[in-house]
Amino acid sequence: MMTEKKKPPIPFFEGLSAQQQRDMFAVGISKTAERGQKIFFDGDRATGFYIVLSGKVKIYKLAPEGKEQILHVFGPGEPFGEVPTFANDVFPVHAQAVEKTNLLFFPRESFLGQIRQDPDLAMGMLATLSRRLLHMTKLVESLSLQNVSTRLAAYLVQLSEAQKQAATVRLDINKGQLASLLGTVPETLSRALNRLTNQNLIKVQGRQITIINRAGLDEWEETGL
Amino acid sequence: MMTEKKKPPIPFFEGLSAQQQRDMFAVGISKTAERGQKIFFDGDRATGFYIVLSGKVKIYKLAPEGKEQILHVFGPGEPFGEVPTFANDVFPVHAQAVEKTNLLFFPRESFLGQIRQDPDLAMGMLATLSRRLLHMTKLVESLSLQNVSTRLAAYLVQLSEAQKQAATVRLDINKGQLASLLGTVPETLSRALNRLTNQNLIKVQGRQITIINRAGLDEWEETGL
DNA sequence: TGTGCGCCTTGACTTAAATCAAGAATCGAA
DNA sequence: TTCGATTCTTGATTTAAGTCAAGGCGCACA
Repeated sequence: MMTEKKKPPIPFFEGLSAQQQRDMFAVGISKTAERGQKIFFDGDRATGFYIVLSGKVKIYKLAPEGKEQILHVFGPGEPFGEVPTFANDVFPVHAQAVEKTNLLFFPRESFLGQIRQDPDLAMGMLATLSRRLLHMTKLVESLSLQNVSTRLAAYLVQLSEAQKQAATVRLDINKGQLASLLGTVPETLSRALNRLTNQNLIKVQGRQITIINRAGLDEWEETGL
Repeated sequence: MMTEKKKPPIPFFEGLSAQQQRDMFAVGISKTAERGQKIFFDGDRATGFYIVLSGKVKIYKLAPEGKEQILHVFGPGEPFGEVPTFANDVFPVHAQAVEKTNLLFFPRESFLGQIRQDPDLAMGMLATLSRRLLHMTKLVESLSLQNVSTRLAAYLVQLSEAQKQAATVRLDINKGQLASLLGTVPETLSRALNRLTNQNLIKVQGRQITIINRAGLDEWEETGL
């Protein structure tokens, strides 16, 4: 029986016709990475890029002393590694599977061929890169201009929004990882959660976080206090 | 006499034929901004993007209390504002002329038309956005993983590299602005310069900085001490 | 040749967050 | 169900960097 892999929607390919998408998938090479397995290393030459079919991949930098800063966690449908692939450069980050992950690998050359034939493909990619860039802009803003509690509040609001405004959200990564994503350490995150809890803005039960006072969180976001 | 404006090479338009480039310039609208003049504000709807012909433009975010974080300083030949223009969004940042600046403005619609006809133009944009993204990635990295002296050392090394490995580099922005670009305040930058000076790594004379011990600077970059 | 104004530096102090160290809670597997 | 290992929390301490306040330097311009 030919069981087809479920294909998550791939924003990268949004706006492409069904035929174009089939063409793209045709040049992709299926790969698998186990939990904890490195997909590429900071400094590796980029011979192509990846799209996550299932599982999760974290993209991170390593400081000399070993502390890591997670830049992204990519899930199904999300591409990574396109940037250095395009610029014909080396990967500027590490990539590691957070759990068992299925990937599609697009070798640089075959992809370039596709793009030349197909301007719309390039358009879709441009949209994706734009969105990514916007995201980085916001990350820089929050890292440099806001304190940890503010960043946390913003993260929770955004998470709630992503989950259809649910008052109770569930972290999809553990708190240590969340700390790294917010550019801090677990201890500090723990204290930030306390601060918001003490102000009756949220309630924390493990990975489950209930937003008690959404307006109050927004306030934090804006004023930084 | 028809004095032609000097046209800096525009990476964006690299790979276009002379005719294509003329077409592009034809749809560009010439604008001027005086020193200190705002070009657009965070939140403005993006109706098009700009290319710097001469002068300098800083792109920055503002914290609620007024502190600014500079994201980029763009000089001749560099485009800015394409991202939200492309995503049909609002500008996520402020743009201000650091000095008297000549600009070319490309309205969204006319540019989109060009792009559709011209895959190479799209390729150029992809490369530009990729580079931008790389830059932002590095900015995030340095903001979150490194102390001010380390960021400063990295900046100086990079600047020296940009100026053909010159041992003596000249800051093209004042120290207050540099502080903001490095995600700090003038006082802290001043002290960071002292630290590097005391270790005999650099010599500072106003905006002129001489790199005495390049290897030592690299060391700082890597070890963060 | 002042003098007024940015720009920069310095010192004293405060503060947010990192680090260090110890324990609790949670979870999974034998 | 108990052991072991992560993961998380808490308290004490240190540290980098921000803030506040004052003064100096350089320079354009009258």
